[in-house]
Amino acid sequence: MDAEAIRRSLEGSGLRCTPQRYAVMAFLMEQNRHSTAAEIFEAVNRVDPRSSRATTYNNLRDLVKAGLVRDVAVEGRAARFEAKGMRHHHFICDRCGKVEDIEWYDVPRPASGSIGKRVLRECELIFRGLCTKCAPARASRKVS
Amino acid sequence: MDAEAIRRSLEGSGLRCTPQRYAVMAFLMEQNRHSTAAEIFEAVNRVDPRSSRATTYNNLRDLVKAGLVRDVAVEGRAARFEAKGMRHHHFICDRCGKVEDIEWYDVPRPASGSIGKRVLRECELIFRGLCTKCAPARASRKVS
DNA sequence: TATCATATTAGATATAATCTAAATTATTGA
DNA sequence: TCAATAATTTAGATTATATCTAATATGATA
Repeated sequence: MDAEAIRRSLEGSGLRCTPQRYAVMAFLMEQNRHSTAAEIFEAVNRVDPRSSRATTYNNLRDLVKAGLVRDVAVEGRAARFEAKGMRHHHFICDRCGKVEDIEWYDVPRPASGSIGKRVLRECELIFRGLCTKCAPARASRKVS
Repeated sequence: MDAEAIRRSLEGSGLRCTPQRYAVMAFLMEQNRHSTAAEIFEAVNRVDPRSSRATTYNNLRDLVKAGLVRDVAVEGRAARFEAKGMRHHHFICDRCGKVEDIEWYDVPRPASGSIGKRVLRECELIFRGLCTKCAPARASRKVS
């Protein structure tokens, strides 16, 4: 992962490249996953410098506001965050809550009557079901 | 709204038709909206008998589990609940968090390679942008 | 370097949701 | 009917998630 690229994307969005903010962004870009704030907080604190919980939340909020990170809400669970990269849809596991990417493909727009006077910014597909890990364990009740 | 129909749908799902549970279900069916647990709690308590917060949450969870109600997660806000009726997609307002229905239309499935060994249960479109109320107020920062 | 805006921090607070254990209500079956 | 059992409700405590506060530190710039 190119540290300069991360610095440039932060500064290009008007955000200072502080060690704590860099650590959050680098973690999200390296892990190509969807992590909760708690996971990110723990991860960035495995390396120096230490970052407080408030700073982790502040930085996540700033990164979302700057459009570099996306906040994915999951029913009954903590929000998950991902670096915005290639466009994609989402798969959410009913059983363990894991969020995974599904290759992007265009979706037909709704009839303009359905949209009315709303201002449409984006559209995303959410697929639900059981992830690869949970599918075989279907019968079981507990989440591993 | 037909009280007997509500009773039948509860009992058909193996749930007793208690006054508190009925009140939650009736509220969700009458209001064709997407309400937070707090709103539902307040609404069912405007009529007798009074229901506790825990009961409201318990009943919402049971209704979701029974497939009569849907839990819609919204980034940065409390979950919203809706009675499952006609199939539809969702529009979520970036500014005020309001969830609205968008007329259903079929969505092309992803390439089977993108799904892999996952078990697909359902697929929904999420549209984002500004709702009719918020669109004209775009420049303003505060939520009414 | 002095100034000033931005960022970080620990800990308090707020909000959303669940848990606990006791009491209540409904259902079943003798 | 009535005892036994199961489901439901309850107030209040607790947990989980997220934000706020006010003091301090840091970085940018003139």
